[in-house]
Amino acid sequence: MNVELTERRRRVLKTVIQHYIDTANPVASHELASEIGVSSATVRNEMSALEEAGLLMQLHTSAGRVPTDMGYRYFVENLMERASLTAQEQRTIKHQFYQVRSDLDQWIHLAAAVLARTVRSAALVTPPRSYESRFKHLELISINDNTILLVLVLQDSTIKQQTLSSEEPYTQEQLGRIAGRLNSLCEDATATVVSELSSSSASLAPPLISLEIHVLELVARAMSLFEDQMNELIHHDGLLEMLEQPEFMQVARVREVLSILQGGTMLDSLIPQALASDGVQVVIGGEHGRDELRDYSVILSRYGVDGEVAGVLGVIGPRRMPYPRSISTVRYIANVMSDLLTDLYGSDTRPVRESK
Amino acid sequence: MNVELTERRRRVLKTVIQHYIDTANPVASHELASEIGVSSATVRNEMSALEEAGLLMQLHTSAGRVPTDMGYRYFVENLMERASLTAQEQRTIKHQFYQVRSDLDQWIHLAAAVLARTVRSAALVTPPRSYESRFKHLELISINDNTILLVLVLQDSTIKQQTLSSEEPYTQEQLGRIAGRLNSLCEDATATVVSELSSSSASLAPPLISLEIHVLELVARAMSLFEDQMNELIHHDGLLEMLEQPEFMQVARVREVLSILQGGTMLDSLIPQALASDGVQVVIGGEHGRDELRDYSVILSRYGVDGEVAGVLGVIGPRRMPYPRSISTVRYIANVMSDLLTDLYGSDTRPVRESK
DNA sequence: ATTTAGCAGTCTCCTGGTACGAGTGCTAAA
DNA sequence: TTTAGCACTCGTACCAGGAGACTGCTAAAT
Repeated sequence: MNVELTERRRRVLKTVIQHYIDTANPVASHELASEIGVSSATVRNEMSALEEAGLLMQLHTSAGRVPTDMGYRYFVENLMERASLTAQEQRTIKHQFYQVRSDLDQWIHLAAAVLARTVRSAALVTPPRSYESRFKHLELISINDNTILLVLVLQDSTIKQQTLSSEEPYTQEQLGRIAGRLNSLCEDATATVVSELSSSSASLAPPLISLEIHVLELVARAMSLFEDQMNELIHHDGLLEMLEQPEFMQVARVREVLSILQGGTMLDSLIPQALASDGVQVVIGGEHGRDELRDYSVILSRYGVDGEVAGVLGVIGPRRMPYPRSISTVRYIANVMSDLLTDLYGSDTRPVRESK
Repeated sequence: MNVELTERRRRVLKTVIQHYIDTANPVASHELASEIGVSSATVRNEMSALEEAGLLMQLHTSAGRVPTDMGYRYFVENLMERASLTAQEQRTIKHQFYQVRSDLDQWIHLAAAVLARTVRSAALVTPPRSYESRFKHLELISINDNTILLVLVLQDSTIKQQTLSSEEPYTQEQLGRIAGRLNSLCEDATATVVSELSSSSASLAPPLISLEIHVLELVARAMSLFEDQMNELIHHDGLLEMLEQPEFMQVARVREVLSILQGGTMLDSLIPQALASDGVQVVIGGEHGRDELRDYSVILSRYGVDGEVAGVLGVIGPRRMPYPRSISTVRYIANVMSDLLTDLYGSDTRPVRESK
C-alpha cells in the first residue's frame, strides 16, 4: 500500500472521504480549500495526484472527486480515527441485552436490530454454533398413538425438533425411559459417534430396540446436517434503514442487495472467512473479486467463546459507509455477544475479544 | 353490490380486468373490440357506463381504463372462474411437503416459499398455534454450575428455550427429578393454572423448592407471552418475486411494502380477522379503510385443525393481482398444511377445510 | 519551487417548446 | 342501438439551449 503520501495529501484524502461519506455528493476542490487552509487550485493539484495514485476518481470531467476502493482502503487502514460509541449508547445497548439475557432466541434478533439501527444499514447475524456439534440432551414426547416428537438439544444450546412415527404406541413413561437410556449413551457424543452407536446397536446389552435405533439415526442426521445449514440460519434486519441511503433510489439496487442477503452467494464465502479470522473484517466493494459486491461494503466480526461456540455478525451497506462508526459498532456488539456467551459457556474460558 | 349489469357489461368488465392483470397497462377500448365482438365505440360506451357505476376509472382523459377497488371486488365475487393448480403443480407441491414432513420448522418456510414462487408475490405464514397455550413438557438441562437451560414444549409443539441462573449448583440427575415432578404437576395446564401453582406452592406436599417455583414462574410467563408474540413470528418470503412487478419501479413502493410486512400494522388487524373466519379472505386495496394498504391486496386463509391449532397464511401483492390463481393457491396450500396438522393432532378431528 | 488567481473548456442537468401518439367523447349516419 | 369519423385532451419522448458546477491549465505572485 502506497504510504509515500505527503502529510497534506493524506489530509486531503481523508477530508474528501469524510465529506463524501457525509453528503453522498462528489467533493469539489473549493469545499476543502478553507478546511485544508490553501486555495482551491492547490487542492485541485493534490486531488490530481491522488487520482493519479488511484485513490480518488471523477465520475465525469466536470464533477468533484469520489473515493475508489483503494481510497477507502487507505482511509480505513491509515487515516481514520476510531469512533467508539458514546457511553450513553453503550449503556442503552447493554441494557437492551440485559433485558433479554435469558432468552437465547432473542439475542441474535436484538444484535441485528441494534446493529441496523445504529449504523443505518442492513445487519446480519448468524447464531453461535460449536465448531463441531456435540450431543447434549434429547427428549421424546408422545403426540398421539403413532407420532412422537423428538426434541434434540446440542451442546451449543441449539434446539431442533422433529416428528417420527412409530408402528406401535408408546406411553409417555416408556418414552421417558427410552430417552433416559439414549441420553446416557450419547453423552457429549459427536455426530459420527452417534451414528456408529446406531449401527453397532447389537453389541450393547440390552440391545437397542428398533425405535431407539431409529431415534439415534435421526439424531445423527440432524447433527451432521447442522454444519451445512448455517446459511439458512443467517438472520438479517435493517433493510428499511438501508433503503434510506440515496444509493438505493433505483429499485435495481434493492433487488441486488436482497439477492445478496437471501441468495447468500456472498455469505457462502465471506462468513466462513470471518469465522476463521480474528478481529473485524472489512471488505470494500469488489475487493476480493466478488463482482456482485462491487457496490457494497461488508463489515464482519466473529464473536463467541474460544474453543466453544462462535458466530458471525456484521453489516452490509453501500461502499460509501461511515466506516469508523460501523467498525466500532460491529466490534462493540461482537464483544457484548461474546460476553453473554462467556457467561454461559465455561467461566474458565475467555471471550473472543480484540485487545483495546 | 350492483348486480344490475347487462351481460355484455359484465363481459366487458371481466375482460378489462383480465387484460389489466396480464399487462399492467390501462386497457383501451379497441383492445376489446374484437374480443367482445362489437366496435370500439360500443366498448367505449359500455366502459363509460362502468365508470359511471364506479367499477372502472381513468388515470387521465386520454388513457385507457383500469379497475377500481369496487371493480376488482365485483370481479372476485361475480365474474372470475376458479383456476385450480394443475395436477402437476399439485404433485410437485405435495412432494415438497412430503420431504419435510417430519421437520416442523420447515413447514412454514416451505409454505411461504411455495406461495411466493407460485403467485410471484410476497407470502406470509404464521406458525400453527393453539387457541390457548397448554403445557406439554419441560426439561431442565444443566449448562454450568449456576446456569440451567429450560426447554418448554407446549401442546401445539411450540418450543421455547430460556436460561435461568441458580444460586446453588444442581446435578443433571437432580434437575431430571425436578423436571419430572413439574411435568406431572403441570400436565395439560394452561398459563393461569401454572401461574396459580407457582404461587400456591406451600400447599403441596412436599412443598416446592425455590428453584421449582422460579421455573414455574418462567413457564407461566413464557406461556402467556405467546399470545402477544404472534406478530414476531410471522414468516415471510418472496420479496424478490414481488419486486419484479412493474408497480415496484419506484423505491417508495418497496419501502411501503417492507414496512407493512415488518411493522405489522396491517398484520395486527388482518391476521386476527383471518383467524376468526372460515375460507379465504380477500382484501382489495384500502377496502376496509386501511390506508397504508391502499395500493395492495391481501389474500389470507386460516389453516389448522378445528379446536386444536390454527395459523394463517396468504399473500400480499399489488392490487393488480392474478386473483383466481392466487386464491386457489392460498386455498390449496392451506389445505395441505391442514392435512399435515391433522396427521399430528387427533385423527379423530377433521381439518379446517372449505368444501369444494 | 510552490501557490494562487483567472479563465477557458467540458459535462450534467434543467427548462421550455414541439411533435407525436394514444385514447377518449361526441356527433351524425347506418 | 351500433358504428364510423373526427375533434380534443393529455402524457411522453425528443431536442435545443442555457445555467451551473468543476476542472485543468497558464501565468503571475510569493
